[in-house]
Amino acid sequence: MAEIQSLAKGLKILNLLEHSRNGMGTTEVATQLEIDKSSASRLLHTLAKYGFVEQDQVTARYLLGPQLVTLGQHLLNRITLRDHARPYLHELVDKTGECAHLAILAQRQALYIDQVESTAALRVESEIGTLSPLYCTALGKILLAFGDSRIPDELTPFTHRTVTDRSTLEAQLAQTSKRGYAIDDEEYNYGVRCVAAPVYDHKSALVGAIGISGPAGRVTLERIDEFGAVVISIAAALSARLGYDLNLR
Amino acid sequence: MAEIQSLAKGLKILNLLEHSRNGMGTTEVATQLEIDKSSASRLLHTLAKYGFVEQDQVTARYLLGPQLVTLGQHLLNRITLRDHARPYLHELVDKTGECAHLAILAQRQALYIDQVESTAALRVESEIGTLSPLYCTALGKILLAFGDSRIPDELTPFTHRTVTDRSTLEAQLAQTSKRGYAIDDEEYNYGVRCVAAPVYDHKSALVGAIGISGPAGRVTLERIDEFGAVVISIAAALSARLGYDLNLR
DNA sequence: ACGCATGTTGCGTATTATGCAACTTATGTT
DNA sequence: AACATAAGTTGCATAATACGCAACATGCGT
Repeated sequence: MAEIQSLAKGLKILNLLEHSRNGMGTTEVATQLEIDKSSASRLLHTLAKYGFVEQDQVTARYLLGPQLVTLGQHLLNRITLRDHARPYLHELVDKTGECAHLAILAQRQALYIDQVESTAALRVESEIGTLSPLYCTALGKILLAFGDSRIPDELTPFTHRTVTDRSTLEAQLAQTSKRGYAIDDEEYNYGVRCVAAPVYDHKSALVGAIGISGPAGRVTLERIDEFGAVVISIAAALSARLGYDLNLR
Repeated sequence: MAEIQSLAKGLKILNLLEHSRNGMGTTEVATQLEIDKSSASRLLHTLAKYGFVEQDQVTARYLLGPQLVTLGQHLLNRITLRDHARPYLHELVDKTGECAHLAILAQRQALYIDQVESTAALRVESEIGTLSPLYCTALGKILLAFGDSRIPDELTPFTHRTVTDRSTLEAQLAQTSKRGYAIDDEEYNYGVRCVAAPVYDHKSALVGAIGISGPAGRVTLERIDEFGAVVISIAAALSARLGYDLNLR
């Protein structure tokens, strides 16, 4: 279906602004989108009128607006899985000493919807709200193996360990669903290993994935099975807890 | 300036979806915006393409999409005031036993960017991301009295205590800036009193407001001055903490 | 004060969003 | 099970409107 172009342009502007450190000016936006200054100006004004962007009082550059916080937070509040999962994330941190994460499938990617940091680890930038690829993260592989199993066409490498071969990945996914947990062995970030397991609702339908992630030095390959067992048991406990009252998808 | 209408329609759809419990269908959206089904269909597809809305797999109804979480969270992470303020919000809760909130000025409204709940109070729905009016909330009155002092044209009442008279409000604001803290005496929600104080950066420019809110039974008018003093002292401590390294607006 | 860069407004044109109607798909009813 | 009703999508001609150009306005640095 043909997209509404002026709406699409507006949405593209929002995505542009996400990646700019200190906001953008009209001309800068126009250049990036390859449109005229005047169009950029009018689009920005419309976005501003509805609170999706905001002009910095001092620099007059456009920044993402409060309406996005409002809508984003509103959506997070809807996702009751998150509320249920919180204590289990803490339990994961207690038992493993590593950071714990919760993700669901969204837009054919892994959407991180909550995290609990380990006390040991140095402060990590919040990952909540981040979309990550399915094929090279532990949480993502869970969502692929147990849920929507269509492997993306492009397997872009992030490290030299990223699996870019389709059949290798398929084998990994088969292994994952067999043993019940997934591994990311420095396939997305160097020096970081992750272990994840599936979370089910009462109908045994996949709703998300939880897991841990930590430095390769601590999360060694020898101890992977051990970590896997912990993650699986807690994921199972959470699934049981969700029982019959989960109203997520 | 004339707004880009098709962009505006798309943004309006996002706002509509915020207030729907279980998503909306194409026809429903079309009715609300008074446009044709076909237009609604095309707009929704465009929003979906960029992840701003998502179709429920089961019901096929449209919901707010993950991109909003991504962008909203991204914006929250930028706001360093929030990081600095967190311990002070906890301190407020410890000292008063009531819920603590942090807000900044956005879109001529009070944008709640963080909260810490009191252990005493029953679980309150998260207010983070909420936009509230300036003229009838304690945090808002602070932003009015110490920051942008233009009083809105319309003073819509929320309770019978809401101040709808312009000059009365002006007097209250004068009193507020004189004594250093603001009160919301059941002016926004029945049974809820709030007390708030201003947060400044190193240039003595207002950056936000923090305060507490609790049931009128506990936050009595006799103890208001006492609460005010606590809130002021913590707001001052936070302002001092912000010192010379705040990079917010 | 001057020049340069950025941002906004007016206007004619061409693109494109729109509404209608026909068609397709899903849902629920007797 | 067949029908009726509702919801959603597509094709198309028309009307609306978004667009780019150019002129104007504003702000910044030298």
